[in-house]
Amino acid sequence: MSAPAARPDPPNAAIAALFDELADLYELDGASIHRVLAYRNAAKTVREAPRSIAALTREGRVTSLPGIGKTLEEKVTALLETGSIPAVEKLRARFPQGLVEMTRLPGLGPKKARTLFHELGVDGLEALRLAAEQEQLRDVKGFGAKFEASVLAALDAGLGGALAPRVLLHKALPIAEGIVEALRAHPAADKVELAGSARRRADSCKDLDIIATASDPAALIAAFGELDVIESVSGVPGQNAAKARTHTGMPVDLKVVAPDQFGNLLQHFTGSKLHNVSLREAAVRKGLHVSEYGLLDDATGQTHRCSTEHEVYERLGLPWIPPELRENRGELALTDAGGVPVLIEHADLVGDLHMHTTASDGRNSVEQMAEAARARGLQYIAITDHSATHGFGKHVTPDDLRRQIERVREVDAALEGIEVLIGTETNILTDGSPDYPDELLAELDWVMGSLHTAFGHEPTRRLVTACEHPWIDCIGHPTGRKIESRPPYDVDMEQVIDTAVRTQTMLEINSAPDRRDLNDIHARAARDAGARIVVDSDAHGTNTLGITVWGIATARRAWLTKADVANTLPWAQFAPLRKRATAKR
DNA sequence: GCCGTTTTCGGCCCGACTGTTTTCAGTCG
Repeated sequence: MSAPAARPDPPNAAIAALFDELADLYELDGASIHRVLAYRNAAKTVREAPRSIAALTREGRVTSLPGIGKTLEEKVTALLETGSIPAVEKLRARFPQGLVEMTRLPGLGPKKARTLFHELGVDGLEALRLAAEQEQLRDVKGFGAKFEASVLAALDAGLGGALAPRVLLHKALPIAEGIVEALRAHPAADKVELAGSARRRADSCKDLDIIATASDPAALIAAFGELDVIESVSGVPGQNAAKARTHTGMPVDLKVVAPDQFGNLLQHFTGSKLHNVSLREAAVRKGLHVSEYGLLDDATGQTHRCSTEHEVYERLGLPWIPPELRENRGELALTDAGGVPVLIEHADLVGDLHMHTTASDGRNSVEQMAEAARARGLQYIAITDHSATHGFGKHVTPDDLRRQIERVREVDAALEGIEVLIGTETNILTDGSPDYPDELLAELDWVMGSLHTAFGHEPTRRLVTACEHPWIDCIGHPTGRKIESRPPYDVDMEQVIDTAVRTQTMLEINSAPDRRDLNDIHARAARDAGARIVVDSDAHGTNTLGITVWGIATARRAWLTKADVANTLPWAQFAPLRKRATAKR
């Protein structure tokens, strides 16, 4: 028997996709919903794992992850050894891909898709449309004319296949806060709070949820519908609630509730779903049943309503948990308030070590950036223009950079109240080296190294090599992901983090609202491994220096405290932490 | 399929809405 051919490890995202597909296929197959959920749960665990699942499996440690047991371990092992999972192949042969697409239509789930496939041979969206138009669906038991109409309406609306678009947090949050502010100003309003993924500061939001109490609910709901940002609104029959849509197409739900249930509703609609599921499972073990309406106590048969969210958690024996942590990533193991991390605040940042000027692709001069940063209360900034091989914008040649060193030194000398440092964002070439000579990098105060080209070309090795470089102080936007538009490079972050720790290379949380890179998972893993983290704006103009709020949001979702982020330190304490300050010359 | 202050089996969150039905299954959040 010949030795098996070397096979590259499947990335975690690929394994997660297979588990999700298995969940879909088993659901079509009529498997127990608990088994299906086990696969979905495992897919999420794999997708969020900061370590390589393939490596963990080879080390025999993959079952230490929550939701991964013997059976799933075997499936990953089969994938590593043969390149495929037998169960996936078998089920794919039985259920056409079109059935999964059908289940994305509203009101059409796996059970109905399976029935239509078996009864009518409907195997996808095209066959479904034909059968609906020919009024064949109503002949199947459990289906009727209304179902046919809703299927056709959904297909005509272009649904099916595509997932609903999610709006990036920096677009969603201002809309949400504007609505909340306007409602609070209304005389009928009492409490108004944002809930949902926007309150948790997630990367993106599907919709907005707002919970309120009011002396006159109907008046508040009417005022909601009249807001300028609202395009259309519909009431929810029998409830003090409204469903609306903004002019940008974002759904907004407003619920006006009794004051003594405000805490329950706010907690429920803040989520996340997985946080709530775990919370309720833990509650059941204590004889309590949590819903949006209150806490039912088995012992007394009474339902306790909570006017505050703090009371909900308190009755469950938990400290209040900051919304950013409510992702079922260990927050329910926090037993008392002392264990809850004091999360970093935006005001804690005193330095910004990544920004651009007109020397490369920025819109403002060094002076303008420095003055704007000082006005924002920053104590130090690094000017880090793109380098010579960036590939677009101006090419900052070594001579250009030498002139920029002089320019920045002049501005620094002229400006009181802020330290202006000269740096660069050097491009990491395909061999892992920076694109400026070492002597030039040595003259700078600070060097970011980032990938901007050839993303598919060995990103892990290049980032590891960059960390080993004596003059690269920090890796910029380490995974290259663009939220909702570009997946991360196929990079083994565990290796990069380990190398960063060993070489004292810092890792950036880039605050660009479509990056937020490191993400919350990786930033937490980096901190836990002992890496130094900086939160930077990557501003390309004075007007975007403040986007560090999004980087801070990610840092908070990563459980980071002020002490975990290096540029909360004054320059005198930050400077010695740079690799160049400690490297043997 | 996972998991254990109910531990190796028997559970595994909560509620609302819809359409098709005479009491409920499926879907959704």
